[in-house]
Amino acid sequence: MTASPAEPPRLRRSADDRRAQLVRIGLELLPTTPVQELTIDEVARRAGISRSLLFHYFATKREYYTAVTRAAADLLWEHLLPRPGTSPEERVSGMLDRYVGWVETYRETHLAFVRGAAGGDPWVSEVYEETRGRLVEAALDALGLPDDARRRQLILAWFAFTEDLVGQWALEPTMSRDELLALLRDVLDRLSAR
Amino acid sequence: MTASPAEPPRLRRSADDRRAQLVRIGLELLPTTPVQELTIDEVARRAGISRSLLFHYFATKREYYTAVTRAAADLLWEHLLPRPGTSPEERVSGMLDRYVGWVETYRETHLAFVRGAAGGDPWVSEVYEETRGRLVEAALDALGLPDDARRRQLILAWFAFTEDLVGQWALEPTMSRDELLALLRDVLDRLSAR
DNA sequence: TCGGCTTGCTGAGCAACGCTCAACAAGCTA
DNA sequence: TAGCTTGTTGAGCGTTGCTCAGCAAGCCGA
Repeated sequence: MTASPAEPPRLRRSADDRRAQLVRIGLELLPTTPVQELTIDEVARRAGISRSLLFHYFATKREYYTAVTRAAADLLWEHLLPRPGTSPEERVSGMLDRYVGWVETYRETHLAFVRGAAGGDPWVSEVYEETRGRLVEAALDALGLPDDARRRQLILAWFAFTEDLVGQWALEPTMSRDELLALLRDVLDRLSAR
Repeated sequence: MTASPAEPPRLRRSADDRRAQLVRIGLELLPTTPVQELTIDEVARRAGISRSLLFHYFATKREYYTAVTRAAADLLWEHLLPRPGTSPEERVSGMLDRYVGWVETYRETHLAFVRGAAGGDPWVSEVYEETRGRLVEAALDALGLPDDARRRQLILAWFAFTEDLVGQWALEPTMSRDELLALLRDVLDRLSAR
């Protein structure tokens, strides 16, 4: 009853190739499955390998989905990172604009990332917090403001505000894109001025 | 090697008692364990019953932890709900004040609730969204503002802002309690005026 | 007091999943 | 072609969610 009449010859990949493939599969599954609920079985099946091999590359399931989360975080970070040479003013609005674009394009994946990050698992949360930390620094730098604990808190909270609002807006646009950007920018300016 | 020399006689509880006990145990475990990671084994052990009995009351594990989440949401809602007879002005500040108090007192449990709610599981998210919806209505009512989609989005996003900021503040107070309340109130007023 | 009924409750057991381990084999190198 | 490295597998174990047939606590009518 084996479906494939002629099994394709066993293919040996380099370690790096295999790791990259496994992480890529995890990223593909992200929109439909909360990171922590990825099953080794499913991933291995998609990669066409045995479950055991996955454990050769990632000692535990947690180590695996942390790697997937980190990959998602890196994609976001690279996309938001201001290009060198842009003026401080452009940097903030550019990042904000690119963030909205990111959510518009990868809404489900991004939501899955945020959810996975918010939801419980300390290892995943750490990756997320790390990214938020980097973003705060980039924002403070672009705004030309010193980095104190109070302002840091306010900007982090503003991220939460932004994430939530942009997520809702992408589903049901209650204002124009420009209005949204202006509103977010305005709230940020008022908060960071405090 | 059985610890208890004389097993206590098997005790029969009423269905309601048992359900309540199981939910209570879930709530007690919430601060230390993400809802979805509660194990039937652990809960049953704490209740002194067999795993099977838990499935008699809750058809699936998901049904169980959804009930636990709903119980947590109800506790929060009852605590925040403005007392009848208070003026609209007092209602908003009262709710805000009680919310901060709630986080101060039950920080871990509340964080666990929010995390569980944000994290993936649609059933749990639904309970959370329902509570947020009720809170928006209460807020709009107290503010004396009409209920349109745009404002709704803004207030929901403000909730995200508030949750995040109060959570951070409770860990590391970077301002006085009154300053925090004033800031939150100010942001809310500016947003809802838009 | 006793039989019978309801229903709270249990234990055995299955399937899925995370994870381990000993061993096989692809493919390079001497 | 022999030998070595290492990518890869299959068998199998413990835990956990879930099922099911059946036991027994406690109430009720006679």
